[in-house]
Amino acid sequence: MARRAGTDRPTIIDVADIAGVSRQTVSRVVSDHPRVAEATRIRVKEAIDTLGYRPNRMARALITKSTLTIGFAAVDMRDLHFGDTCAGMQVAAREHGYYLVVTELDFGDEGGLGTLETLLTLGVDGVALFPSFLADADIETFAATSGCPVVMIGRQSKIPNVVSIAMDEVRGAEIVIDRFVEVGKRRIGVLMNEMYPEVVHDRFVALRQAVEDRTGVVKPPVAAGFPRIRDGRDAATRLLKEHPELDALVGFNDTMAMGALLACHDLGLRVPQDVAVIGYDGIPFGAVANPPLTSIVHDSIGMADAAFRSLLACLDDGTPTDGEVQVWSPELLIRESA
Amino acid sequence: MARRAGTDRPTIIDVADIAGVSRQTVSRVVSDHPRVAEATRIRVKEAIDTLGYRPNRMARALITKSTLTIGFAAVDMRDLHFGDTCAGMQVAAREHGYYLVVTELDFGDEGGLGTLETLLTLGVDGVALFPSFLADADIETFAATSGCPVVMIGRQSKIPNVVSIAMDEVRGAEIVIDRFVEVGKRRIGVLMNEMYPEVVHDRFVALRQAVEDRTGVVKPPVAAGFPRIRDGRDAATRLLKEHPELDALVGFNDTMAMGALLACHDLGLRVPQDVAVIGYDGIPFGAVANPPLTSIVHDSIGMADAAFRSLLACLDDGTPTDGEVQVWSPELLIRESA
DNA sequence: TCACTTCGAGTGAACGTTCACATCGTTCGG
DNA sequence: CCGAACGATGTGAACGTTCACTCGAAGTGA
Repeated sequence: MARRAGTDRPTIIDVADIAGVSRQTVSRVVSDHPRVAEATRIRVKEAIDTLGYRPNRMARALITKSTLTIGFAAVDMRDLHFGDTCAGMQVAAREHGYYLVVTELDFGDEGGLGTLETLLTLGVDGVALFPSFLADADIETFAATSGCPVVMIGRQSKIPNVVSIAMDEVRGAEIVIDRFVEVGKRRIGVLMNEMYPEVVHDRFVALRQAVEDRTGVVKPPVAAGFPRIRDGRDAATRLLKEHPELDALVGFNDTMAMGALLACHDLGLRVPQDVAVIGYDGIPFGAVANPPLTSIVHDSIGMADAAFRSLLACLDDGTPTDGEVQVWSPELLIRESA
Repeated sequence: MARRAGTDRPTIIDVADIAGVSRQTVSRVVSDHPRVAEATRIRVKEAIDTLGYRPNRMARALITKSTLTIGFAAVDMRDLHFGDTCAGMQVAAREHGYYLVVTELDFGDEGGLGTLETLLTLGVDGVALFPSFLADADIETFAATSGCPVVMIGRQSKIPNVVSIAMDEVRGAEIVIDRFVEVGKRRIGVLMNEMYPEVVHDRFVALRQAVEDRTGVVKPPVAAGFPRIRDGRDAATRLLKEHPELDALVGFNDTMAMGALLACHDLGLRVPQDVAVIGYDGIPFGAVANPPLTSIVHDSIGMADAAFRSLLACLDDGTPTDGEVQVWSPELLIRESA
């Protein structure tokens, strides 16, 4: 296969030669070891600069068994929600001298597990993942054989050896339905994501329960689609045509909810007068929607930070992650659509 | 610092012991070398499965000098435009057996160069970058000392050892201004990004030139801000208040243009009747804006694919990238705002 | 039968580090 | 004035692979 272009890099031995010391001394200078004479330190640093020496992480990792990198895997890097989480994790990681290796999970690749495997052979010290289409059972297997701490963000499942960090879906659903009721809407339709059944499950069950508790309706109408504007629009159109009595729509996320906004527009329904709409995630673009979208928000960055800290704690203790579930409470961002 | 948790991983030697062969034979099986007897191959594969053996990339890279990873660096992973590019590159990379290591450039870290350095010590075989706030000169230095191919996406600069892939800004600006003129607007204001002066420069110069060529106005009014909805709104508000005669606004990107939409709304101006608005990037959310946003689009995914291929070509030839500049032609996505 | 090729498999060295230990001088308390 | 402790540096081995060889057995053609 392909080979690296260009000339060979200087090694620690080249530096040692120029500075007239042993490679071990160079190593000590590089890693700020205390017991190096000031004069030697300066001489070595000069040699490093002259040669443009960069330590080889590969070689170091071979011995230390640590690369100071954390793998972050998600199914769709274009997901805005992912962007926030990733940014939050990156900041936390950087703070502690870690780097993030981000990879997109590929469903075709053994249902995503293949990609995770590669992350491991890359030598990450820990893995954070957006479970997406991965089944709990697969994650469990992965965590058991990975030999490194695993943290999962966005699903509320208790899995051995995995720390879960997720939004409190029950609370979120209550907030949504309470808001609908508050603005006088009781005939609620649900737009679900057909892409990730397991993730969706928590949210869906919570919404259905909240609808029942708050309005007495036992099974609210549901339509499913991919979490895209276009599919949200289609699903909402179907739902509104089949159930003209509906006066509120909740979307799996803001993207689908925005599709619902378009569907209402298509059908000549006014939002929120005729149909109220609420989404999840509170993405900034919601503010520009017509009308601006009311949404359930949770602290992505805070959750990412917590995720990294969990990983770090396990790394420091040397203990594996356990099946802890951290639940974060969401809030309602009220704009105009409900 | 932190140490890896869990038990030690099985090595190639463990597999060799179980299968009763030498480590070299195992290595041959792992890398699909032809000269292995079928019976041996099966025996080794079984041993690999039994032990859950995963080859150590670190050790391999130490010898082959190749990690089969490409580094991708950008300043803001939440940028939608980045997401598309990243996804495109990921697909191209995966196709050729490469993995993508994505990192966010941190301005605080030696103006981003520090982050790039880390990418190198991580052992990537090539680097793709969104230049963002990086100066051409810094990129040149980096490319010269990196020892690996470098490709830059999104700026049209000719830099030694770097392949540039960018949109044709001159053509894009012509399309924007032509559209404004076509819908009867000739008093055009420009919303610029103050974050990345060098990137912005091409687009800004092109727009100014196109305005002059098409409308005879020599220096159109300009306001700058960060490429966020909020800042776009502020900048547009300033511009419209200071220059009430304006009847068209072009935003550095869709996000800023959406801010402009909000500003028009704030000031009671109708879009597009009173003020026409055009953005850049053609993000899906533009379709939900009020009114739906007209935008200049370019093929992010195609460009990302081309970027990866450039990298791969250099890797295969062993030749360094040269100062080639690939220019891609944009198109106008007409919705309702202009 | 013999030289020659091909196939399957093994061996020592090397990749660029760090670790554990050794060495050598100097300082210091008693 | 001696032994211990310490400070600065060096040495050999190890990390888990792959590379360049080597080796023996089996097959091939004259």
